[in-house]
Parts: sequence; C-alpha cells; structure tokens
Amino acid sequence: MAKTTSSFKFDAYPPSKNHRENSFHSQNGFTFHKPTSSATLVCSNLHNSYATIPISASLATTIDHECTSFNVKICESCEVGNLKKAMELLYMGQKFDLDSRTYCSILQLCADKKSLKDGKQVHSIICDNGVAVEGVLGSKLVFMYVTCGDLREGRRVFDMVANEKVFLWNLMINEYTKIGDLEESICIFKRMLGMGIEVNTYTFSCILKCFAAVGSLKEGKIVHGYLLKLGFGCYNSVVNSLISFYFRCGRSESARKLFDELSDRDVVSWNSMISGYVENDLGEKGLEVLKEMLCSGIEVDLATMLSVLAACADCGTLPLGRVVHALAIKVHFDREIAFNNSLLDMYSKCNDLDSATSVFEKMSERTVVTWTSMIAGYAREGLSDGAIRLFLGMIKADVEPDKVAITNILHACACNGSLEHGRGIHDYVRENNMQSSLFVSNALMDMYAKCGSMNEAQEVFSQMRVKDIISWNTMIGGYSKNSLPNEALGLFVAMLKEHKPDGRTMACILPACASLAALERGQEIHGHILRNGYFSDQHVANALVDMYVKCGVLVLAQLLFDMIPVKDLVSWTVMIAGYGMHGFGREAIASFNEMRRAGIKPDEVSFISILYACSHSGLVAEGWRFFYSMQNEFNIKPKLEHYACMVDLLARIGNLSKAYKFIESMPIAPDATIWGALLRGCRIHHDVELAEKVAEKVFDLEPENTGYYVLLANIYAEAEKWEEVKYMREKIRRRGLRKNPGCSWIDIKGKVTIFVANDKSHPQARKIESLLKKLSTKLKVEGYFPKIKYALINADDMEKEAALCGHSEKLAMALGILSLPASKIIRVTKNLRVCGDCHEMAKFMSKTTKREIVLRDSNRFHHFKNGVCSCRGFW
DNA sequence: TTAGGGTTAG
Repeated sequence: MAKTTSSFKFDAYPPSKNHRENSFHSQNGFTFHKPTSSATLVCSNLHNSYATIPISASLATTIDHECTSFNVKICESCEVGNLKKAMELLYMGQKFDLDSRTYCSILQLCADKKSLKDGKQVHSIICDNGVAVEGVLGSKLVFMYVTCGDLREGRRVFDMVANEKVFLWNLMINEYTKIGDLEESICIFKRMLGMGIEVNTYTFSCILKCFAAVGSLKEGKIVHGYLLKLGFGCYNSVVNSLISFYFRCGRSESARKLFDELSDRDVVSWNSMISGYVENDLGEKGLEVLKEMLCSGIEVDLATMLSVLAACADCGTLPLGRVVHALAIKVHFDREIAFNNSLLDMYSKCNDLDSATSVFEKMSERTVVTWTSMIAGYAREGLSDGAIRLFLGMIKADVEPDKVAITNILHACACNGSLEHGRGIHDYVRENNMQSSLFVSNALMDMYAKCGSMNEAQEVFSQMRVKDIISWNTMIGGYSKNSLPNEALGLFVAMLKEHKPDGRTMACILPACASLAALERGQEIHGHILRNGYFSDQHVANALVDMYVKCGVLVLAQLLFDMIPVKDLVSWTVMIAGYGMHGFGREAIASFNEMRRAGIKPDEVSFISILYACSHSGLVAEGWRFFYSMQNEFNIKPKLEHYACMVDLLARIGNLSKAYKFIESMPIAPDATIWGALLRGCRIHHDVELAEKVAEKVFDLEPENTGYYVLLANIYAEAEKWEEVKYMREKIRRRGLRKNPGCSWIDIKGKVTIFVANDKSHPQARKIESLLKKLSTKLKVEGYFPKIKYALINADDMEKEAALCGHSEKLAMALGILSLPASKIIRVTKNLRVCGDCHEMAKFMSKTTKREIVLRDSNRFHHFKNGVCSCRGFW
C-alpha cells in the first residue's frame, strides 16, 4: 500500500501562482498540495524550494485502484446512511486523492445527521489534502455548517467561496432570518442584487419572510413590484410567500386579494390563508376559508389541522374543535406531538380545562410546548397554584423550560401575587443566563410589578441592555398601578428620549396623571393621542375619560365619552364613577340605565360605582334599589366594597343605628373599611358615644392604621373633649405610629406647588397669609364664621382661627387666586379629606372673588361656584 | 442541497 509520511504529500508539478493561493498551511510550516495521478512527488516549503522525487508507474496504478475503492465504499455507506462507517473509511483513506463527490456525499450525511463534529473532521481532511474548497464542494460545506447550527463557520466558508450559486445566497439569507439577524439577511440580499446574481423563487420566499419578520411593509412591497417585473408573479410558492408576508404585516385584505387572484392554489395557499387570519385575530374568517377549502375538495393536511385548531381557540368554537379532534383520530394525526399540543391549547383556550388535561394525560411524550400550554391554561383560569405545580412537574420530568415556559410561569406568579415563587423563577433565569431575553425580562418586571415589588422590577429594568417599548410600558404601568404616579411620570419623560410611546404607553401614563390630578400633563398626553390617532384604542379612550374625570374636568370627560364609538363596560363604569365623584348622582343613574339599554351587563365594579354615586348624592332609596337589583337581577353577591357603600350611604344621612345594625347583619365579616365608614358618619353627626364603640372594632381590625386614631381624636376635638384628644395622641405616640401628613397641591402653568399645614416656605408666603387674613375679614361681613372646632387644638378662639388659616388647602387656593388669571378655574388637590372650615370658606371665597374653585380631596370633588358647593354637604 | 402553511408567549 502506498503510504505517505506525515511530512510529505504528493504533487506532480511545482505549484502555479494560482495554485499556491489555494494551498493550506500545515502545522510544520510546509505547504502541501493535493496529489494528482502524475508520477512525481513534490514537496515544497514556504521558501518555494521544491524537491522532486520520481516514482514508478505501477505504484501510481495501485494508488488509483485503492482510491477508487475508497470513493465507492464511502459513497455506499453514505447512501445507506451509515455515517460511522463512512467516517471510518474516510480516516483510512484520508491520504488519497478522493473524489470531490465523495466529500460531498459524506458532508450531506453529516448535515442530515446534524453531526457537526464529523462534519468538521471531514472539513479538516479536505484541508489537509489541499483540496480546493470551491463549486459544489464549497456549497456543501456551507450547507453542512449551517444545517448543523454553526452559522459562524458556515459564513466564513461562504465568504471564502462566495460564487454565483444562487443556492448559497438563499441559504444564507434564510439562516440569518432564522436566528433573527434580519439586518444581515437584508444586507446579503442587497449584496446579491448588487453583484448581479440571478435570483430564483427561493430567493423571494426567503427575503419576504425576512421583511415580514421586520414588519417592513414598504420594502416588502418594493420586492413585490420587483418580482412581478421579473415574471415571478405566476409562481405558486412566491405568491404563497407574498400572502404570508401581507398577513404578517397586518394587511389581510392584500393577502386575500392575492389569494383570490391565484388560479393554482395548493394546500399551502389555503393553509396560509387560515393561519394568516388566525395570526391577525380573525379566526372566524380563517374558519370561513376552511369551509371554502373543504367545498373545493382540497385535502387537508396536518398544517391545516393545526391552523384550524388555532382558529377554534381564537373564536372559542369548541364544537368545531371537537370535530377536528375526532377527524384527527381517524387519520392518525393524534400521534403527532404538535397536533396534541395544539389540541390541548384549543381546549384550554375554549375554557375546557378538563379536556385539555385529558389530552395532556394521554400523551406518551410531552415536550416543553406541552407543559407550557398546560401552565398557560391553568394561569388563564386563575389556577396559579396549579400552574406552579405543573412547572415543578416539568422540572421533575427533566423537561428543560425555555423562554416561553418561563414567561408563562412568571405570568401565573404575577396573577397570583406569588412573589416568593416569582423570585425562585428569577433565580432559575439567572442560573440559566436567560435574562438577556426581552420576553423573559419583561415578564419578570411584570411579575414584580403585579406582586407590588417595584424595587425589584426597577432592578431588572436597569440591568436590561436592550429595552423595547413593552419594557418601558410595563414599568410605567407598574408605577401607575402601585400608586407611584411621580415615578411613572418621571420614567415617561425618560422614555421620550429613547422611544416613541405607543397607545399602551398612553393607557399606562394617564392613570398617573389622574392620580396626581396633573391636568396640564394629562392634556399634553391628550394632544399626543390626537396627533397619533390612539383614541380609537378602547383602553386609551377609557383612560382619557378617567383622567379628565379625576382632574376635575367633567365636561371634557363627558364630551370624550360621547365620542367613543363603541362603549364597553369599562367606558360606562368610568363615566358612572365620574358622575358619582362630582356629586351628580342622578346623571350617574341615567348613565347606568343607558348602559343597560345599550345591552351591556353591569359587573360588580359597575355596581360599586353606582352605589358610590348614590351615597355621594344622598340618594338613599335609589342606593337600596341598586343594592337589591345587583343580587336579585344580576346574581352578583355583594362584596365588602358594596357593603361599605351602603354603610356610607346610611351613616352620611345620619341613620347611624340602622347602619350599625346593617353591619351586624352582614353575611361576611366586616373589615375596618366598613366600620370606618360608620366612624366617619359618627364624626359628621357628632355621635361621640357610638364613635367610641365603633372605634374599638376598627382599632381591633387595623391597629396600625393611624388614620382611624386621628379620626377619633378629631371627633373628640370637635366635641371639645381635650382630655380624650390628649389620650388619643398619646396612644398614637406609644404605638410608634406616624400620621400621614395632610398636604394640598396646585398646578400653575405646569409647575406643581405642594403645601403642608402652616407652610411658610413658599416665596409668596406673606402675600398668601395677608390675602387669607383679608378674605377672612371680608367674608365675616358676608356671613362666614370660622368653624373653629375644626382647628382641632385646645386653644383660644384667636389661635384656633389662625391655625385654620394655615390649612394646606387654604394656602393652595390662595396661591391660585394670586397667580391665575380671573378666567381660569382654581384646581386644588388634597391627599386627605377636606376640612370643614376650609370647605365653608371656599364657598364664600368663590362668591366674593367671583372665582370657580375645584377641590379634589381623597374622596370626591367639590366644585365651588357662587357660594355653593356641588357636594351639597355630602363628603 | 434552500423556500411558501404547521404547537406554547409580553
């Protein structure tokens, strides 16, 4: 057997310049070239000195025979798919001048078997033998690398061999699209066009998929025009690609038009239509296509079934889903994992968790998708504990959770408020280096936000190197929902520097404006909504109405409400609550009735709104009517909030003993809010004796809530029981409780000024004080007498009057009178309930200064105009 | 030797 030494390879002639360029460097510093059938051995080193050794003709013939034999044997092994044998033969014959076709066969087998290790070995042997990597062999090498998942090496070889073969270019475009490097796909496509490579149908399929993933409708349309010009518009596969492209860009009409004009529709065309409609949340249209498909006699395949199940899940059409299930059993699709996964998902989305569980239990093999779909099903039903149990089951079954599974389980933790489990999942994410996934990080933030831990959400957010609009929206919404409106607004301002907000951002930030009564900022956001056409988004429209309600501009809220074309339950509930807050109980009832006429069924939240509206307008009989109709007509069991409204309603009008009996008759245990409502009634109606009895219950239920101790102290102060006041203050001090300090704020030309009681820090403090003194004197002439009992201090009347003048809401109102033009309404917000004397004085102020004052306290709105308040004494 | 439809998600 001819044998080469480790330091020699054969060559017939000294290498040409071109040949030298295609040579490979071996580790010992010598350059070797592939052997040929000529009878000369050539050894060269880097200094280009060649040694020529003559060999005999018979030896050359033997080498040829051996070589042919290896070529044949390797190819035979490849044909039967025996990679191990083929590799063994390759090692044995590696020094021979094997056929390029042999290398191609074995590389193809490596690709089929996804064996990167063997593929690399083959590549190494090819290099060692000095075989030129070009033409078909070059393509095959690239193909092997990308198929085995080593795109980097595939790309290196591609760049080295880049030729005019359209196949390789298509392959590269497609591979970069698969890994999500869409920019590179587009770059390769453009380079290919620039080089004048002749494109084919595959090229269009690949690049359209890429433009669809980017959502680049404009560029995709250009490609559409280009392919029509080149005459590719009649190819079925290209039109199918176009259909999918338009669907993915949300243009279902364009997709439908192409489909209608397509004469040669195959099963892929039909499937593309069904799945395209499903992707666009138009499952019903997808099912219509299915009907057409069946009428046309087209045979459905597995992909059709999967899309149809998705359509059933989308529309909640359980009966059809069951038919598909039965049909699938007949044609044995129920053996396919993907089918069972879709089936399970369909059942769970159609609220039939039992059937989903049954499919799950019958599956002999379960993938991460199976487990994830089950987890999602449990989370959807609100069975978060079950979802967490399933997740643990998945780990136990050695199924590695992927990013989708993590996202789902985090969602389940979020719905359940399971912070501890959520933190455990976060640990898993860190251990498995999954935090770089946007999906995962966004889900983590959402979980922390929903579990009320904004600090941890902020930590995740700050560690994200790449943030998308969802990341920002999640944080802004989280701050809004966790009563951190200033943080929400601050982040919104930061976001504007990096991202263009979308409709969801608007729906997240508006509640923060509403909570702060930040009208000017809310109006800026309203402008943004108008400029960008976000009002058509129901969430945005509802949040905007709510913002105007809570910023005290009920007229605008009403106007915008009227502009919502299709009002949903939330729209109506917001408006009903708005009327209630502003003291328009009758209007709230009229809206409630109108909602019923529009065919919308109220839920427990809308009943809270209407009961609240009744209690804030003193509509006792109406309140009872709604309370009973909720139970008898709508079968809604009253919750604590509903009972609290009823207690408030009774207590406010002075029916304290009835309220007490009502609480005692409740079928559910009353909480501190319920007794607190009665305690506030005791304050309004000065019933110290009952207040003491009620306060005991409140203190038992919420011993740490300072507000209730202060409330009882105030009841004592108003009754001038100073010893008891002292005792209460002592009790607060002993318990180490801190009082939530009262403050009021006013927005003047976008600048918010906050006042606390007796605040003298404002630059205009002297002017404010002097104005209040002047007004007090003037108002006394008109009939106002300071309600000194609200001073809540044991002092003489002069001191009490001075203390009253320092109340934060008075200071804010005075600044408004001093700073705002006469035509402007003075809008003040207070974090606690308004003081009785401030309320009285505001009435007189509105008449004397001819100014309209809107004061929002923690409970409701007070519109002061011409000496009258809209609350008519109910607050 | 590549592609067009095909399971889970914020």
